[in-house]
Amino acid sequence: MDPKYDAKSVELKWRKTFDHVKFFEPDASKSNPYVIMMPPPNVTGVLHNGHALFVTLQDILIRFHRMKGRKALWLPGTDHAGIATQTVVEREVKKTDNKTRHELGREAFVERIWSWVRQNGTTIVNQMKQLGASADWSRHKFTLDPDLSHAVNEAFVRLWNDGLIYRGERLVNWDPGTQTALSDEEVDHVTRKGELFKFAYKLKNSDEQIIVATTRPETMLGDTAIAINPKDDRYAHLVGQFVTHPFFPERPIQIIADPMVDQEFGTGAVKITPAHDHNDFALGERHKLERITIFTLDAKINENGGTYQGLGRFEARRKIKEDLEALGLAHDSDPIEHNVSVSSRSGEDIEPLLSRQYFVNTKDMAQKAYDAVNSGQTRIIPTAWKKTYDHFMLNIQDWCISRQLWWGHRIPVYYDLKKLGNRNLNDLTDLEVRELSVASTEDLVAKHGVDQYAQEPDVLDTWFSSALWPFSTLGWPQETKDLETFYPSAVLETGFDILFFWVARMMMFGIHFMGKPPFADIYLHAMVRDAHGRKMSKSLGNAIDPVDVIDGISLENLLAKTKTYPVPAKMLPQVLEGLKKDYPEGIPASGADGLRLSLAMLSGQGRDVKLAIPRVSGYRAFLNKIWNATRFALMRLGTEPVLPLQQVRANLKLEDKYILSRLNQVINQIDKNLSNYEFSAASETLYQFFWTEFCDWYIELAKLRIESQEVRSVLVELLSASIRLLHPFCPFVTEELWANLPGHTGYCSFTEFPKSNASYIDLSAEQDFRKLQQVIIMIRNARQESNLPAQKKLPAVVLARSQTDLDFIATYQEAITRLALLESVEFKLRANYKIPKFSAVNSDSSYDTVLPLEGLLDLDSEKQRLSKELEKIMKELQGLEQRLGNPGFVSKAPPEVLEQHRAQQADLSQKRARIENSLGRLNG
RNA sequence: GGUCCUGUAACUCAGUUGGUAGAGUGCCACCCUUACAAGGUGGAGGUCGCAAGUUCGAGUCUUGCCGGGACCA
Repeated sequence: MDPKYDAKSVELKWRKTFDHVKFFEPDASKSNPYVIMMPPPNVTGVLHNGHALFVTLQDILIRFHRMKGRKALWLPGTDHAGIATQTVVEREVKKTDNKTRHELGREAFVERIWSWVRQNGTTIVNQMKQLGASADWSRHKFTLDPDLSHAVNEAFVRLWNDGLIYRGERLVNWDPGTQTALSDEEVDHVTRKGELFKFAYKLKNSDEQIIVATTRPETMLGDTAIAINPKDDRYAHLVGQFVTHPFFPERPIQIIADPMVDQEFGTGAVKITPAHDHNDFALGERHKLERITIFTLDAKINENGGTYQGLGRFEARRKIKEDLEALGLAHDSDPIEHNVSVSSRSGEDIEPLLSRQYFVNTKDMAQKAYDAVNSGQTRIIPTAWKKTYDHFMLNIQDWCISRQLWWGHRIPVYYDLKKLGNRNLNDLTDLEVRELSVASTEDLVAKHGVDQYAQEPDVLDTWFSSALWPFSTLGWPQETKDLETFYPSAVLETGFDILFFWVARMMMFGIHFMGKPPFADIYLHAMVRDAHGRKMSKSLGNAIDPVDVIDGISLENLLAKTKTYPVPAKMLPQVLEGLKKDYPEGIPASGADGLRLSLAMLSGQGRDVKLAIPRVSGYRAFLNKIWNATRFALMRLGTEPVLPLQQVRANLKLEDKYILSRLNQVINQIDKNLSNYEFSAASETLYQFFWTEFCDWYIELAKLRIESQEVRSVLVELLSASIRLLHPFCPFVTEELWANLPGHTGYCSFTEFPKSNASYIDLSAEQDFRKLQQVIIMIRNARQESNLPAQKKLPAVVLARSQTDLDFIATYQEAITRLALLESVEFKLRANYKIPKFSAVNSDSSYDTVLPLEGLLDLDSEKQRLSKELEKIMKELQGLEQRLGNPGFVSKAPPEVLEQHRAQQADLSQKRARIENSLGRLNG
């Protein structure tokens, strides 16, 4: 083994091996399945930190449970990501062929996307493998695979036939950028500074006018009413009257009263545009108002806008304001901060638009999904998210599932052309449409010809197919063995950001189609952010590429790379400075194991994961530590076979008993943590135990008796257990170490997770060991605090206050000499020894350690050191005495707490006496 | 406007039934002690955002305020 752990070569070696390992073998002898459905990433995506985090956490869970003997299935896949992929390829086609998708035609365009997918579709999968994901790659699914597409059609047809899917005219979130309808969940709300513009409508048959306020003056082209609050005295007399539209004088615009209107806002009178605003739409329904659509699909004014036809919406806004000004109708305007709906897809402002779309009626499904969580059938972790889930389910709106895209599952609705005749679909009522449509899993056009049927051109929302993922991947609608065995899964692990998009919908469809919720647990991880908690984004220039953490990157290359990101030129210098400050040495290579361990360590429940490189480096060092500890053992163990621990048990010494006791407690702790999704606590426990207790104390002591059979057995036992405990976090390095460990065969991946053996837990051994540690620490402390040259080997005296303590500590002469870097050490009863004047003395409750330093001790600094120590003790003692002097405390505190306080008080007073004694000696 | 999360050492974070605080990195000092300088040893550093309340006792529970963030309207 190399003296330095080289992640790159180790991971390369084991990555190749893992490619041939079947991580999931259907095994009849093992029941008790443990299933995780991998959230399918975008098929043409590239690994980002979010992926790295979910791969890490899910792989930890899968490996942990696999090692615990569960039948562990991690089913991977990729998602066609309708709108995202289509947009990317659209841009590509524009660049290479200078054509729009419409110019290319649907069939050719879809073929272009497929070739794009074939070209880029394996990147993300390979990157997940590079991270060590032990998924069952033979079961990999793509949402557009024939079997999954069949499942989508089947689900649609069933819902349609049950009347749960309908086609309806609604005001939808129209994205003029991508030119499709979006679901409510794909709309972001941003606060923006704007202008509350006021203008007047003149009353018909009167000189009066009414002033309305709006942030969107251009929509006045579609106004069909003006509303006021019925309680508003200012306008009460106007209700029922009509006003004149300045551009469409013949249009009747009535003043109506509706309690929805906020009297305090603006002028208290609001213009109503039922075709372009959600509130106005609802109000229009109540008052049976006409709905006039004034926008085209690319958000320009349409033929209903008169002379404004053809103008973009923002252009129209300017023009209309000018014209109103010219007509003397414009009034003052106020600056306002208001919320604007923005497409999360294109970034363009959403335009509420009347259109005919397909919807899923989610009312009942949502209620059942709500019940499943509230009855405890499915748990949400961290629990804080349950409220959010509940709120969503109880306030759910019907789900708009049709998208005006070409990439995706085409809606399996066929319109009967014979029945339709020469009528236009868009002129029919929803009911009429249903009468002449058939939903079918069969291609009716292929079967009956283009003269008989036409298929709905729109495709389904990507999340529709994702909602079926927990069972469509297992063969549904067929009643397969897989479906029976692996549904429902143990846990859904994903980011909270897709709680609504995905998790909620899987819950609804899972219960609807399978009769039970798709997972027992839902674990939601937080977002990965940069070291300062900012959202990572390429346009902010602060995105850390996980590949750069794995392979490392120099500062120069990092700066060069960032320059290729779409950072606004104005911000670039500042961004680059920030990088230089954050990564003065670039990012060191931590390997996939290092990245995984860091992500696990940093992911406290419900907290953002701030990827702080200095911390990553610390965890990378841990891998070097475990590497070298193993290397040490290998070098010292020789070729003699190592006896099983059980055989040497009778001869174990204190340090052996101590470390075995601690190990078995740590195993319990980690097992418990991982069972509860406490990734951070689990890895932290292992880190501390292995480094501090095993390496710094046990191995150092073991060096004294490295030839003994007990030490050999204990060393191997500890390494074997530690490697297995670490394995779920760091699969590569642990396989390598496992392969090197004497007497160990097979893959670490398939060994048993360590089991705690309670008979090794020995609290009194731990207590005794702490006494020994304390003595060594006191001597180390005294010599360093006295500023003694480290090379100087000194003699020391350890004083015990009882014969028992003396006998105990005297056993460890060699250990103390070595670990405290002494020349020699003597043990004496306190009563029989006079401490020389020039000595550095430390004391605890059992022992005094004395370094006689005639000629070496600086009296003043030693006095200073002791005074400082004394001060600290006095302060603590004071606090204790205060509490013990409080009658309330003495009478109400539980006896064990009281006892603890008294013991501590006694201890501290003794300590104080000893220090005062030492001070007296130095002064005397 | 509604809901939720969050504020602990210079930085990033632990702190699980309330018993006065820990880690990693950084910093200071010393040490290349034969597994590891990606190491070892010792040390400095915190009125746990602020203010009240409950309690014998609050980082931990309650309320209010201030700061940071998210989601939904």
